[in-house]
Amino acid sequence: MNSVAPEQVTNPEVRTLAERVFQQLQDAIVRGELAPGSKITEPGLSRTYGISRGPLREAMRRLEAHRLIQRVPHVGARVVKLSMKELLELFDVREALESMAARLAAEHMTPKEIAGLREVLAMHERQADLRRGEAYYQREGDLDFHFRIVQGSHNKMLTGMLCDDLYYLVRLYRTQFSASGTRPQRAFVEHHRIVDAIEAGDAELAELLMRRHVSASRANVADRYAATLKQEAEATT
Amino acid sequence: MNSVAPEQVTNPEVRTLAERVFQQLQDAIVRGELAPGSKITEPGLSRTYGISRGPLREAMRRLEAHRLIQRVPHVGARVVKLSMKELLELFDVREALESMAARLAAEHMTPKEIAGLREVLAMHERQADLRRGEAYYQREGDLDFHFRIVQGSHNKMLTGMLCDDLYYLVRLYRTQFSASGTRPQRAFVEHHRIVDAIEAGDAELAELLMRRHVSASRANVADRYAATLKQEAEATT
DNA sequence: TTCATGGCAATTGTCGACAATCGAGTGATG
DNA sequence: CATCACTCGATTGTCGACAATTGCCATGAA
Repeated sequence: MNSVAPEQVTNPEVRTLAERVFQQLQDAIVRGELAPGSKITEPGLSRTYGISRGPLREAMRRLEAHRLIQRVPHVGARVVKLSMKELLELFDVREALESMAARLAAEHMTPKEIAGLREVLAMHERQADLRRGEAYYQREGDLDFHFRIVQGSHNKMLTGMLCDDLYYLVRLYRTQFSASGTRPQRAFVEHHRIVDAIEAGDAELAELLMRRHVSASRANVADRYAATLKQEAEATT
Repeated sequence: MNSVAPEQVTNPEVRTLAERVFQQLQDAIVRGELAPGSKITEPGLSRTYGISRGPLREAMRRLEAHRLIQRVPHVGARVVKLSMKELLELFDVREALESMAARLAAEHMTPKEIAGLREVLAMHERQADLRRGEAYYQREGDLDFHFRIVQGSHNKMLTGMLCDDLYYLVRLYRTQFSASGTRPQRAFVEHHRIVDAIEAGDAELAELLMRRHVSASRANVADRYAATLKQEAEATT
Protein backbone atom coordinates (compact mmCIF):
# COMPACT_ATOMS: atom_id res chain seq x y z
CA MET A 1 0.00 0.00 0.00
CA ASN A 2 1.89 3.02 -1.25
CA SER A 3 1.45 6.12 0.79
CA VAL A 4 2.11 8.42 -2.12
CA ALA A 5 0.33 8.00 -5.40
CA PRO A 6 2.87 8.54 -8.19
CA GLU A 7 0.53 10.62 -10.30
CA GLN A 8 0.38 13.16 -7.52
CA VAL A 9 3.94 14.19 -8.12
CA THR A 10 3.47 14.88 -11.80
CA ASN A 11 -0.08 16.13 -11.57
CA PRO A 12 0.13 19.75 -12.70
CA GLU A 13 -2.72 20.66 -10.42
CA VAL A 14 -0.70 19.79 -7.36
CA ARG A 15 2.64 21.45 -7.72
CA THR A 16 3.10 23.05 -4.38
CA LEU A 17 4.35 21.23 -1.34
CA ALA A 18 1.70 22.69 0.89
CA GLU A 19 -1.03 21.38 -1.42
CA ARG A 20 0.52 17.93 -1.64
CA VAL A 21 1.01 17.50 2.06
CA PHE A 22 -2.51 18.78 2.66
CA GLN A 23 -3.94 16.02 0.52
CA GLN A 24 -1.62 13.43 1.97
CA LEU A 25 -2.58 14.36 5.50
CA GLN A 26 -6.24 14.47 4.56
CA ASP A 27 -5.94 10.96 3.16
CA ALA A 28 -3.96 9.68 6.11
CA ILE A 29 -6.53 10.99 8.55
CA VAL A 30 -9.53 9.71 6.64
CA ARG A 31 -7.98 6.27 6.22
CA GLY A 32 -7.19 6.07 9.89
CA GLU A 33 -3.42 5.96 9.45
CA LEU A 34 -3.36 8.92 11.78
CA ALA A 35 -5.46 7.71 14.67
CA PRO A 36 -8.39 9.90 15.73
CA GLY A 37 -7.51 11.88 18.81
CA SER A 38 -3.79 11.34 18.39
CA LYS A 39 -1.53 14.34 18.74
CA ILE A 40 0.39 15.49 15.69
CA THR A 41 3.49 17.61 16.04
CA GLU A 42 5.01 19.82 13.43
CA PRO A 43 8.57 18.51 13.73
CA GLY A 44 7.24 14.97 13.50
CA LEU A 45 5.22 15.52 10.35
CA SER A 46 7.99 17.66 8.98
CA ARG A 47 10.33 14.69 9.18
CA THR A 48 7.79 12.17 7.92
CA TYR A 49 6.99 14.11 4.80
CA GLY A 50 10.44 15.58 4.31
CA ILE A 51 9.38 19.21 4.12
CA SER A 52 9.95 22.25 6.26
CA ARG A 53 7.43 23.53 8.73
CA GLY A 54 6.31 26.44 6.56
CA PRO A 55 4.18 24.61 4.00
CA LEU A 56 3.26 22.09 6.65
CA ARG A 57 1.68 24.73 8.84
CA GLU A 58 -0.28 26.06 5.89
CA ALA A 59 -1.59 22.58 5.21
CA MET A 60 -2.54 22.21 8.85
CA ARG A 61 -4.42 25.48 8.78
CA ARG A 62 -6.48 24.16 5.93
CA LEU A 63 -7.10 20.87 7.68
CA GLU A 64 -8.24 22.85 10.69
CA ALA A 65 -10.69 24.83 8.59
CA HIS A 66 -11.99 21.55 7.15
CA ARG A 67 -12.53 20.24 10.69
CA LEU A 68 -10.15 17.32 10.29
CA ILE A 69 -7.77 18.49 13.02
CA GLN A 70 -8.26 20.66 16.07
CA ARG A 71 -5.62 23.11 17.13
CA VAL A 72 -4.93 24.92 20.36
CA PRO A 73 -2.55 27.89 20.16
CA HIS A 74 0.85 27.24 21.69
CA VAL A 75 -0.15 23.72 22.57
CA GLY A 76 -0.60 21.61 19.49
CA ALA A 77 -2.97 19.84 17.16
CA ARG A 78 -4.89 16.58 17.33
CA VAL A 79 -6.69 14.53 14.76
CA VAL A 80 -10.39 15.08 15.20
CA LYS A 81 -12.24 12.36 17.06
CA LEU A 82 -15.94 12.27 16.39
CA SER A 83 -18.15 11.62 19.37
CA MET A 84 -21.49 9.97 18.77
CA LYS A 85 -23.15 13.33 19.41
CA GLU A 86 -21.05 14.96 16.72
CA LEU A 87 -21.69 12.09 14.36
CA LEU A 88 -25.43 12.55 14.73
CA GLU A 89 -24.95 16.27 14.18
CA LEU A 90 -23.14 15.44 10.99
CA PHE A 91 -26.10 13.38 9.86
CA ASP A 92 -28.46 16.28 10.46
CA VAL A 93 -26.33 18.55 8.34
CA ARG A 94 -26.12 15.90 5.64
CA GLU A 95 -29.87 15.51 5.70
CA ALA A 96 -30.33 19.22 5.12
CA LEU A 97 -27.74 19.57 2.39
CA GLU A 98 -28.25 16.33 0.54
CA SER A 99 -32.00 16.64 0.37
CA MET A 100 -31.48 20.06 -1.15
CA ALA A 101 -28.94 18.54 -3.52
CA ALA A 102 -31.43 15.89 -4.61
CA ARG A 103 -34.04 18.57 -5.25
CA LEU A 104 -31.65 20.60 -7.36
CA ALA A 105 -30.41 17.48 -9.12
CA ALA A 106 -33.95 16.66 -10.16
CA GLU A 107 -34.15 20.11 -11.69
CA HIS A 108 -30.75 20.41 -13.31
CA MET A 109 -29.19 17.01 -13.90
CA THR A 110 -28.44 16.25 -17.53
CA PRO A 111 -29.45 12.97 -19.21
CA LYS A 112 -25.80 12.02 -19.42
CA GLU A 113 -25.32 12.53 -15.71
CA ILE A 114 -28.43 10.53 -14.96
CA ALA A 115 -27.13 7.70 -17.15
CA GLY A 116 -23.90 7.73 -15.18
CA LEU A 117 -25.88 7.56 -11.98
CA ARG A 118 -27.78 4.53 -13.25
CA GLU A 119 -24.46 2.97 -14.14
CA VAL A 120 -23.31 3.33 -10.57
CA LEU A 121 -26.49 1.69 -9.34
CA ALA A 122 -26.05 -1.21 -11.73
CA MET A 123 -22.51 -1.74 -10.52
CA HIS A 124 -23.71 -1.79 -6.96
CA GLU A 125 -26.21 -4.50 -7.72
CA ARG A 126 -23.60 -6.63 -9.47
CA GLN A 127 -21.33 -6.29 -6.47
CA ALA A 128 -24.16 -7.03 -4.10
CA ASP A 129 -24.88 -10.19 -6.02
CA LEU A 130 -21.29 -11.35 -6.15
CA ARG A 131 -20.17 -10.66 -2.63
CA ARG A 132 -23.19 -10.27 -0.48
CA GLY A 133 -21.43 -9.92 2.82
CA GLU A 134 -18.64 -7.63 1.68
CA ALA A 135 -19.51 -4.16 2.85
CA TYR A 136 -16.44 -2.19 1.88
CA TYR A 137 -17.09 -1.71 -1.80
CA GLN A 138 -20.70 -1.06 -1.17
CA ARG A 139 -19.78 1.64 1.28
CA GLU A 140 -17.39 3.39 -1.06
CA GLY A 141 -19.98 2.98 -3.77
CA ASP A 142 -22.57 4.54 -1.55
CA LEU A 143 -20.48 7.66 -1.26
CA ASP A 144 -19.99 7.61 -5.03
CA PHE A 145 -23.74 7.60 -5.45
CA HIS A 146 -24.23 10.56 -3.18
CA PHE A 147 -21.25 12.26 -4.76
CA ARG A 148 -22.80 12.17 -8.19
CA ILE A 149 -26.13 13.50 -7.05
CA VAL A 150 -24.46 16.39 -5.32
CA GLN A 151 -22.56 17.23 -8.46
CA GLY A 152 -25.78 16.91 -10.39
CA SER A 153 -27.17 19.78 -8.35
CA HIS A 154 -24.90 22.07 -10.38
CA ASN A 155 -24.53 24.19 -7.30
CA LYS A 156 -20.84 24.76 -6.75
CA MET A 157 -21.15 26.06 -3.24
CA LEU A 158 -23.21 23.07 -2.18
CA THR A 159 -20.87 20.71 -3.97
CA GLY A 160 -17.89 22.25 -2.28
CA MET A 161 -19.39 21.98 1.19
CA LEU A 162 -20.39 18.37 0.79
CA CYS A 163 -17.54 16.96 -1.27
CA ASP A 164 -14.68 19.01 0.16
CA ASP A 165 -15.75 18.98 3.78
CA LEU A 166 -18.52 16.68 4.91
CA TYR A 167 -17.71 13.60 2.88
CA TYR A 168 -14.23 13.43 4.35
CA LEU A 169 -15.78 13.49 7.79
CA VAL A 170 -18.18 10.75 6.72
CA ARG A 171 -15.31 8.60 5.59
CA LEU A 172 -13.46 9.37 8.78
CA TYR A 173 -16.45 8.21 10.77
CA ARG A 174 -16.59 4.97 8.79
CA THR A 175 -13.02 4.13 9.65
CA GLN A 176 -13.28 5.39 13.21
CA PHE A 177 -16.41 3.44 14.06
CA SER A 178 -15.53 0.68 11.61
CA ALA A 179 -19.09 0.92 10.44
CA SER A 180 -19.32 -2.23 8.43
CA GLY A 181 -22.82 -3.27 9.23
CA THR A 182 -25.29 -1.58 6.95
CA ARG A 183 -28.70 -2.10 5.52
CA PRO A 184 -27.79 -2.82 1.91
CA GLN A 185 -31.02 -4.11 0.45
CA ARG A 186 -33.10 -1.32 1.83
CA ALA A 187 -30.53 1.28 0.83
CA PHE A 188 -30.50 -0.10 -2.71
CA VAL A 189 -34.21 0.30 -3.01
CA GLU A 190 -34.01 3.83 -1.68
CA HIS A 191 -31.24 4.70 -4.10
CA HIS A 192 -33.31 3.45 -7.00
CA ARG A 193 -36.34 5.41 -6.01
CA ILE A 194 -34.29 8.55 -5.64
CA VAL A 195 -32.89 8.16 -9.13
CA ASP A 196 -36.35 7.51 -10.47
CA ALA A 197 -37.59 10.72 -8.96
CA ILE A 198 -34.62 12.65 -10.33
CA GLU A 199 -35.11 11.22 -13.78
CA ALA A 200 -38.79 12.13 -13.65
CA GLY A 201 -37.81 15.66 -12.71
CA ASP A 202 -39.86 15.39 -9.55
CA ALA A 203 -37.87 17.73 -7.34
CA GLU A 204 -40.08 17.51 -4.29
CA LEU A 205 -40.15 13.74 -4.31
CA ALA A 206 -36.40 13.44 -4.83
CA GLU A 207 -35.86 15.78 -1.92
CA LEU A 208 -38.23 13.87 0.32
CA LEU A 209 -36.75 10.49 -0.54
CA MET A 210 -33.20 11.66 -0.01
CA ARG A 211 -34.17 13.17 3.27
CA ARG A 212 -35.69 9.90 4.42
CA HIS A 213 -32.70 8.01 3.12
CA VAL A 214 -30.22 10.00 5.16
CA SER A 215 -32.55 10.07 8.13
CA ALA A 216 -32.90 6.30 8.07
CA SER A 217 -29.16 5.97 7.88
CA ARG A 218 -28.86 8.19 10.90
CA ALA A 219 -31.43 6.19 12.82
CA ASN A 220 -29.58 3.01 11.91
CA VAL A 221 -26.37 4.38 13.35
CA ALA A 222 -28.10 5.59 16.47
CA ASP A 223 -29.76 2.21 16.99
CA ARG A 224 -26.54 0.30 16.56
CA TYR A 225 -24.87 2.61 18.99
CA ALA A 226 -27.63 2.14 21.55
CA ALA A 227 -27.29 -1.60 21.09
CA THR A 228 -23.56 -1.38 21.65
CA LEU A 229 -24.06 0.58 24.83
CA LYS A 230 -26.59 -1.92 26.09
CA GLN A 231 -24.28 -4.81 25.26
CA GLU A 232 -21.42 -3.22 27.14
CA ALA A 233 -23.64 -2.55 30.12
CA GLU A 234 -24.68 -6.20 30.21
CA ALA A 235 -21.08 -7.36 29.88
CA THR A 236 -19.97 -5.40 32.90
CA THR A 237 -22.75 -6.64 35.17
CA MET B 1 -3.71 55.42 10.97
CA ASN B 2 -2.93 52.74 13.51
CA SER B 3 -2.81 49.33 11.99
CA VAL B 4 -3.30 47.42 15.25
CA ALA B 5 -5.94 48.13 17.84
CA PRO B 6 -4.29 48.10 21.28
CA GLU B 7 -6.89 45.97 23.03
CA GLN B 8 -6.26 43.20 20.58
CA VAL B 9 -2.75 42.73 21.85
CA THR B 10 -3.91 42.03 25.37
CA ASN B 11 -6.96 39.98 24.43
CA PRO B 12 -6.13 36.49 25.68
CA GLU B 13 -8.31 34.87 23.06
CA VAL B 14 -6.29 36.27 20.21
CA ARG B 15 -2.66 35.95 21.02
CA THR B 16 -1.18 34.82 17.78
CA LEU B 17 -0.46 37.10 14.88
CA ALA B 18 -1.92 34.69 12.37
CA GLU B 19 -5.21 34.67 14.23
CA ARG B 20 -5.32 38.45 14.53
CA VAL B 21 -4.56 39.10 10.92
CA PHE B 22 -7.08 36.47 9.91
CA GLN B 23 -9.84 38.29 11.74
CA GLN B 24 -8.67 41.66 10.51
CA LEU B 25 -8.64 40.50 6.94
CA GLN B 26 -11.99 38.81 7.36
CA ASP B 27 -13.43 42.04 8.66
CA ALA B 28 -11.82 44.13 5.97
CA ILE B 29 -13.20 41.90 3.25
CA VAL B 30 -16.70 41.70 4.67
CA ARG B 31 -16.87 45.45 5.20
CA GLY B 32 -15.74 46.09 1.67
CA GLU B 33 -12.49 47.79 2.63
CA LEU B 34 -10.82 45.23 0.43
CA ALA B 35 -12.80 45.51 -2.76
CA PRO B 36 -14.31 42.29 -4.14
CA GLY B 37 -12.23 40.98 -7.00
CA SER B 38 -9.22 43.07 -6.07
CA LYS B 39 -5.87 41.37 -6.00
CA ILE B 40 -4.09 41.08 -2.68
CA THR B 41 -0.36 40.53 -2.54
CA GLU B 42 1.59 39.11 0.34
CA PRO B 43 4.23 41.82 0.48
CA GLY B 44 1.50 44.44 0.40
CA LEU B 45 -0.51 42.98 3.26
CA SER B 46 2.69 42.20 5.07
CA ARG B 47 3.53 45.91 5.08
CA THR B 48 0.02 47.12 5.95
CA TYR B 49 -0.30 44.87 8.94
CA GLY B 50 3.33 45.01 9.94
CA ILE B 51 3.92 41.28 10.12
CA SER B 52 6.04 38.85 8.20
CA ARG B 53 4.68 36.67 5.46
CA GLY B 54 4.63 33.48 7.52
CA PRO B 55 1.58 34.14 9.71
CA LEU B 56 0.05 36.09 6.86
CA ARG B 57 0.10 33.09 4.58
CA GLU B 58 -1.51 30.95 7.27
CA ALA B 59 -4.27 33.51 7.64
CA MET B 60 -4.76 33.54 3.88
CA ARG B 61 -5.03 29.76 3.82
CA ARG B 62 -7.83 29.99 6.30
CA LEU B 63 -9.56 32.74 4.36
CA GLU B 64 -9.29 30.55 1.30
CA ALA B 65 -10.91 27.63 3.11
CA HIS B 66 -13.69 29.99 4.22
CA ARG B 67 -14.22 31.03 0.59
CA LEU B 68 -13.44 34.68 1.23
CA ILE B 69 -10.45 34.76 -1.09
CA GLN B 70 -9.50 32.71 -4.12
CA ARG B 71 -5.93 31.66 -4.70
CA VAL B 72 -4.11 30.42 -7.76
CA PRO B 73 -0.73 28.77 -7.15
CA HIS B 74 2.21 30.87 -8.23
CA VAL B 75 -0.10 33.64 -9.35
CA GLY B 76 -1.79 35.23 -6.39
CA ALA B 77 -4.98 35.75 -4.46
CA ARG B 78 -8.07 37.87 -5.03
CA VAL B 79 -10.93 38.86 -2.80
CA VAL B 80 -13.90 36.75 -3.74
CA LYS B 81 -16.46 38.45 -5.95
CA LEU B 82 -19.88 36.89 -5.83
CA SER B 83 -21.66 36.62 -9.12
CA MET B 84 -25.43 36.63 -9.10
CA LYS B 85 -25.36 32.91 -9.84
CA GLU B 86 -23.18 32.26 -6.82
CA LEU B 87 -25.34 34.48 -4.68
CA LEU B 88 -28.41 32.44 -5.58
CA GLU B 89 -26.43 29.29 -4.85
CA LEU B 90 -25.67 30.72 -1.45
CA PHE B 91 -29.36 31.24 -0.83
CA ASP B 92 -30.12 27.62 -1.69
CA VAL B 93 -27.54 26.43 0.81
CA ARG B 94 -28.90 28.81 3.41
CA GLU B 95 -32.40 27.55 2.78
CA ALA B 96 -31.30 23.99 3.41
CA LEU B 97 -29.24 24.70 6.50
CA GLU B 98 -31.37 27.33 8.15
CA SER B 99 -34.60 25.41 7.77
CA MET B 100 -32.88 22.50 9.47
CA ALA B 101 -31.63 24.90 12.12
CA ALA B 102 -35.16 26.16 12.74
CA ARG B 103 -36.41 22.60 13.08
CA LEU B 104 -33.72 21.73 15.59
CA ALA B 105 -34.23 25.02 17.40
CA ALA B 106 -37.90 24.17 17.89
CA GLU B 107 -36.80 20.93 19.49
CA HIS B 108 -33.89 22.09 21.59
CA MET B 109 -34.08 25.79 22.29
CA THR B 110 -34.28 26.70 25.97
CA PRO B 111 -36.84 29.15 27.36
CA LYS B 112 -34.06 31.59 28.09
CA GLU B 113 -32.85 31.45 24.52
CA ILE B 114 -36.37 31.93 23.25
CA ALA B 115 -36.76 34.97 25.49
CA GLY B 116 -33.57 36.40 24.04
CA LEU B 117 -34.94 35.82 20.57
CA ARG B 118 -38.14 37.67 21.43
CA GLU B 119 -36.01 40.50 22.76
CA VAL B 120 -34.30 40.79 19.42
CA LEU B 121 -37.64 40.93 17.67
CA ALA B 122 -38.87 43.65 20.00
CA MET B 123 -35.76 45.69 19.33
CA HIS B 124 -36.30 45.37 15.63
CA GLU B 125 -39.79 46.70 15.91
CA ARG B 126 -38.68 49.68 17.95
CA GLN B 127 -36.04 50.45 15.37
CA ALA B 128 -38.49 49.98 12.54
CA ASP B 129 -40.81 52.47 14.21
CA LEU B 130 -38.12 55.03 14.87
CA ARG B 131 -36.26 55.02 11.61
CA ARG B 132 -38.42 53.46 9.02
CA GLY B 133 -36.22 54.05 6.05
CA GLU B 134 -32.95 53.17 7.67
CA ALA B 135 -32.04 49.70 6.48
CA TYR B 136 -28.64 49.20 8.01
CA TYR B 137 -29.62 48.36 11.55
CA GLN B 138 -32.45 46.23 10.38
CA ARG B 139 -30.06 44.28 8.22
CA GLU B 140 -27.56 43.64 10.94
CA GLY B 141 -30.44 42.78 13.22
CA ASP B 142 -31.75 40.36 10.66
CA LEU B 143 -28.49 38.47 10.81
CA ASP B 144 -28.64 38.58 14.59
CA PHE B 145 -32.05 36.95 14.45
CA HIS B 146 -30.86 34.15 12.23
CA PHE B 147 -27.71 33.85 14.31
CA ARG B 148 -29.64 33.13 17.47
CA ILE B 149 -31.86 30.54 15.86
CA VAL B 150 -28.84 28.72 14.50
CA GLN B 151 -27.26 28.69 17.91
CA GLY B 152 -30.55 27.50 19.34
CA SER B 153 -30.24 24.38 17.21
CA HIS B 154 -27.53 23.25 19.63
CA ASN B 155 -25.81 21.61 16.70
CA LYS B 156 -22.22 22.73 16.73
CA MET B 157 -21.41 21.54 13.26
CA LEU B 158 -24.38 23.36 11.81
CA THR B 159 -23.59 26.46 13.85
CA GLY B 160 -20.02 26.44 12.66
CA MET B 161 -20.95 26.13 9.01
CA LEU B 162 -23.47 28.94 9.15
CA CYS B 163 -21.85 31.38 11.54
CA ASP B 164 -18.22 30.83 10.63
CA ASP B 165 -18.64 30.51 6.89
CA LEU B 166 -21.92 31.41 5.29
CA TYR B 167 -22.86 34.47 7.32
CA TYR B 168 -19.61 36.18 6.39
CA LEU B 169 -20.46 35.57 2.76
CA VAL B 170 -23.92 36.96 3.36
CA ARG B 171 -22.48 40.12 4.83
CA LEU B 172 -20.04 40.33 1.97
CA TYR B 173 -22.90 40.14 -0.46
CA ARG B 174 -24.71 42.93 1.35
CA THR B 175 -21.79 45.27 0.98
CA GLN B 176 -20.95 44.13 -2.52
CA PHE B 177 -24.44 44.55 -3.90
CA SER B 178 -25.20 47.38 -1.45
CA ALA B 179 -28.43 45.55 -0.82
CA SER B 180 -30.28 48.21 1.07
CA GLY B 181 -33.75 47.62 -0.25
CA THR B 182 -35.54 44.95 1.70
CA ARG B 183 -39.00 43.89 2.54
CA PRO B 184 -39.07 44.80 6.22
CA GLN B 185 -42.72 44.49 7.15
CA ARG B 186 -43.12 41.13 5.55
CA ALA B 187 -39.86 39.88 7.04
CA PHE B 188 -40.96 41.02 10.48
CA VAL B 189 -44.14 39.04 10.24
CA GLU B 190 -42.23 36.01 9.06
CA HIS B 191 -39.76 36.34 11.89
CA HIS B 192 -42.56 36.47 14.41
CA ARG B 193 -44.26 33.41 13.04
CA ILE B 194 -41.02 31.50 13.10
CA VAL B 195 -40.47 32.33 16.72
CA ASP B 196 -44.04 31.37 17.53
CA ALA B 197 -43.51 27.99 15.94
CA ILE B 198 -40.25 27.50 17.80
CA GLU B 199 -41.82 28.45 21.09
CA ALA B 200 -44.67 26.04 20.44
CA GLY B 201 -42.12 23.32 19.79
CA ASP B 202 -43.60 22.77 16.35
CA ALA B 203 -40.48 21.62 14.53
CA GLU B 204 -42.09 20.96 11.18
CA LEU B 205 -43.78 24.33 11.06
CA ALA B 206 -40.66 26.18 12.14
CA GLU B 207 -38.74 24.42 9.42
CA LEU B 208 -41.33 25.18 6.79
CA LEU B 209 -41.60 28.85 7.75
CA MET B 210 -37.85 29.35 7.80
CA ARG B 211 -37.60 27.68 4.45
CA ARG B 212 -40.18 30.02 2.99
CA HIS B 213 -38.54 32.98 4.66
CA VAL B 214 -35.16 32.33 3.07
CA SER B 215 -36.76 31.36 -0.20
CA ALA B 216 -38.74 34.61 -0.31
CA SER B 217 -35.57 36.53 0.41
CA ARG B 218 -33.88 34.75 -2.45
CA ALA B 219 -36.76 35.52 -4.79
CA ASN B 220 -36.63 39.15 -3.73
CA VAL B 221 -32.96 39.36 -4.62
CA ALA B 222 -33.52 37.63 -7.93
CA ASP B 223 -36.38 39.99 -8.79
CA ARG B 224 -34.40 43.08 -7.95
CA TYR B 225 -31.54 41.80 -10.02
CA ALA B 226 -33.81 41.12 -12.98
CA ALA B 227 -35.21 44.64 -12.61
CA THR B 228 -31.70 46.08 -12.59
CA LEU B 229 -30.82 44.20 -15.75
CA LYS B 230 -33.96 45.41 -17.44
CA GLN B 231 -33.26 48.98 -16.37
CA GLU B 232 -29.75 48.85 -17.74
CA ALA B 233 -30.98 47.40 -20.99
CA GLU B 234 -33.45 50.26 -21.38
CA ALA B 235 -30.81 52.82 -20.52
CA THR B 236 -28.49 51.67 -23.29
CA THR B 237 -31.14 51.66 -26.00
C1' DT C 1 0.58 46.80 -37.35
C1' DT C 2 0.80 42.42 -35.23
C1' DC C 3 2.85 38.66 -33.26
C1' DA C 4 6.64 36.02 -31.30
C1' DT C 5 10.61 36.05 -28.14
C1' DG C 6 13.64 37.04 -24.57
C1' DG C 7 14.87 39.33 -20.38
C1' DC C 8 13.48 41.52 -16.10
C1' DA C 9 11.11 42.87 -12.04
C1' DA C 10 7.83 41.38 -8.81
C1' DT C 11 5.50 37.87 -6.43
C1' DT C 12 4.99 33.35 -4.65
C1' DG C 13 7.07 29.00 -2.58
C1' DT C 14 10.33 27.10 0.62
C1' DC C 15 13.68 26.88 4.10
C1' DG C 16 16.45 27.28 8.39
C1' DA C 17 17.12 29.95 12.57
C1' DC C 18 15.62 32.41 16.59
C1' DA C 19 12.15 33.80 20.18
C1' DA C 20 8.07 32.76 23.00
C1' DT C 21 5.31 29.56 25.32
C1' DC C 22 3.83 25.30 27.39
C1' DG C 23 3.97 21.16 30.31
C1' DA C 24 6.30 17.49 32.43
C1' DG C 25 9.54 16.36 35.80
C1' DT C 26 12.27 17.64 39.96
C1' DG C 27 13.07 19.15 44.24
C1' DA C 28 11.93 21.97 48.29
C1' DT C 29 8.59 22.97 51.90
C1' DG C 30 4.55 22.85 54.96
C1' DC D 1 2.55 12.76 52.02
C1' DA D 2 0.69 16.41 49.42
C1' DT D 3 1.52 20.77 47.29
C1' DC D 4 3.81 24.33 45.19
C1' DA D 5 7.55 26.70 42.58
C1' DC D 6 11.00 26.13 39.35
C1' DT D 7 13.78 24.47 35.72
C1' DC D 8 14.38 22.46 31.42
C1' DG D 9 13.32 20.17 27.24
C1' DA D 10 10.29 20.25 23.49
C1' DT D 11 7.01 22.44 20.64
C1' DT D 12 4.87 26.32 18.63
C1' DG D 13 5.11 31.18 16.74
C1' DT D 14 7.66 34.45 14.01
C1' DC D 15 11.03 36.24 11.01
C1' DG D 16 14.25 37.20 7.18
C1' DA D 17 16.57 35.24 3.20
C1' DC D 18 16.89 32.52 -0.89
C1' DA D 19 14.94 29.83 -4.86
C1' DA D 20 11.34 29.22 -8.35
C1' DT D 21 7.73 30.77 -11.15
C1' DT D 22 4.90 34.22 -13.32
C1' DG D 23 3.47 38.18 -16.02
C1' DC D 24 4.96 42.34 -18.20
C1' DC D 25 7.51 44.96 -21.41
C1' DA D 26 10.73 45.98 -24.76
C1' DT D 27 12.73 44.49 -28.86
C1' DG D 28 12.66 42.76 -33.30
C1' DA D 29 10.86 40.22 -37.42
C1' DA D 30 7.05 39.08 -40.69
